[in-house]
Amino acid sequence: MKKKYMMIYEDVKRGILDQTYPVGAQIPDEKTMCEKFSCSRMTVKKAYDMLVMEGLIYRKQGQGSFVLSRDIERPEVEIKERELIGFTKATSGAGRSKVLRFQLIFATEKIAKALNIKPNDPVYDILRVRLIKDRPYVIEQTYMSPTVIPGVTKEVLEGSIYSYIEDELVLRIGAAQKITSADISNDIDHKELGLQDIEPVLVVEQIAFLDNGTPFEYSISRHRYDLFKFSVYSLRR
Amino acid sequence: MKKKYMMIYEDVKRGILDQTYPVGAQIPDEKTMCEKFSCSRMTVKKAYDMLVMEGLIYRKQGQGSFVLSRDIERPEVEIKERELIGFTKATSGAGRSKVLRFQLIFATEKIAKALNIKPNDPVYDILRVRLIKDRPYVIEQTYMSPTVIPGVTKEVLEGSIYSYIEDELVLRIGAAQKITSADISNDIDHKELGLQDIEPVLVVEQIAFLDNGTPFEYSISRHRYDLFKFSVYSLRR
DNA sequence: GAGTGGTCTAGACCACCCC
DNA sequence: GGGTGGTCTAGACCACTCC
Repeated sequence: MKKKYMMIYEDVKRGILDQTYPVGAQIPDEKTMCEKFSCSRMTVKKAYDMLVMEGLIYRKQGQGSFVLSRDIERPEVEIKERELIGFTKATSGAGRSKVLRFQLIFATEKIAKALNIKPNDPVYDILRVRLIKDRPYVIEQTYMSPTVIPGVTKEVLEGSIYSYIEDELVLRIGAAQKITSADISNDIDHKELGLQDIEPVLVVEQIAFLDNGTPFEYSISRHRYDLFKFSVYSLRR
Repeated sequence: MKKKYMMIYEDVKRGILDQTYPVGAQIPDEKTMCEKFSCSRMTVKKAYDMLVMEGLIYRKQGQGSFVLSRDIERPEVEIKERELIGFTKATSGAGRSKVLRFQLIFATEKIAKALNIKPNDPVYDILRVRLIKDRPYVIEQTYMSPTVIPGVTKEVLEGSIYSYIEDELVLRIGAAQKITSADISNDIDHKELGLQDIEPVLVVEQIAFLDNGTPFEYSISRHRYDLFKFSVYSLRR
């Protein structure tokens, strides 16, 4: 049995995307939806609150729920920051990876802290370039603990680590902290991403967690500045 | 009367911040909290779910709710992307603004689309440099409709637009879409932010909305690459 | 006053985890 | 089996907006 709130969420989302509810339109009030889906108000509210979090609608006491506009122009590769997905999914499977380095090292203080392990514990040290249609887009330094994620091979790294973790190891990925900044490109960026001296990179530092709270990946990604943008929707309070 | 879920949320958050619940610790289960606050499970769940969204705890069916670690090093000025605040608050009030340009222009197609007005409608064209301790940090181009936000003056711009909107006009700010990217610094960046040729900027393009869904501000901010970082917490699905 | 959403209750049943 | 969280109900009362 499918979750009711998910059915309501999907029903309304579909209506927004296919313009059944155009921008600015009022969507059905809670009571009406309760009848349509024969459920209680709390269930409708849960579904609607998910749409609020996503920035698709806003709600106002005494007035109703309305479709929000979304208008900033879209870049070539857009990452929705609150959607946690691996590179392979972000690029709709059109991407592949070139492994530049794959070895075991002793964890530094910083890596150990990020992965919640001891300094000098073994960690995978992985450096990959991600390609879309054979054009380099991202250079990604990854550290993972072999205790948490065993059996990583070069073949796994050339595909999707996230698929390996979820499908092969049957672990569930839960969440991630990301910090975004800009940086001057270095020699490796010039060589691997084909950038000029004055062209910068967009840097994302990330710690990803399994759904049991264990950090499993600490990574630093350097993106071509002209091809990547990150979008996020913020709510006041 | 204060909202119950907010009291529970604040109680647990305080406990996490003051280490009453250290990283990895289990926080009280829902039933226990129901008794402590004499409320129903739904109310505790709402409070706990807010903590999940913030990345402070994770919860697992059959096990419990646990404090998450948060470990990436903090930059000089960190903006939590999901917290929608103006520059003045982000810098703890230590900032001020220098107004480089303040005039009315006809809205371009792009501005009109962002602000949901007609092309050639009048809009404020505002260019400001934000300073902290007299050091320039950000250069910000802002467009707003005088129909939505009337009475803006140079004095308002030197302080906080957001305070003016909320305190003077008594409008409520609801949400914002932001898109983050990196860019090569241009002549204005060099002059106003004191950057060298090869030093990039971190660009944030934003549309901010009032709580009735009206877009009131379209802005493009160019931040010094070495002083700003943006953090975000993402949940899978 | 009618209609809307916000909060809250006091239960229920189920899925999952660990013992 | 006992403890946990996830979903859901069928109400209730309140706050806000518009007429």
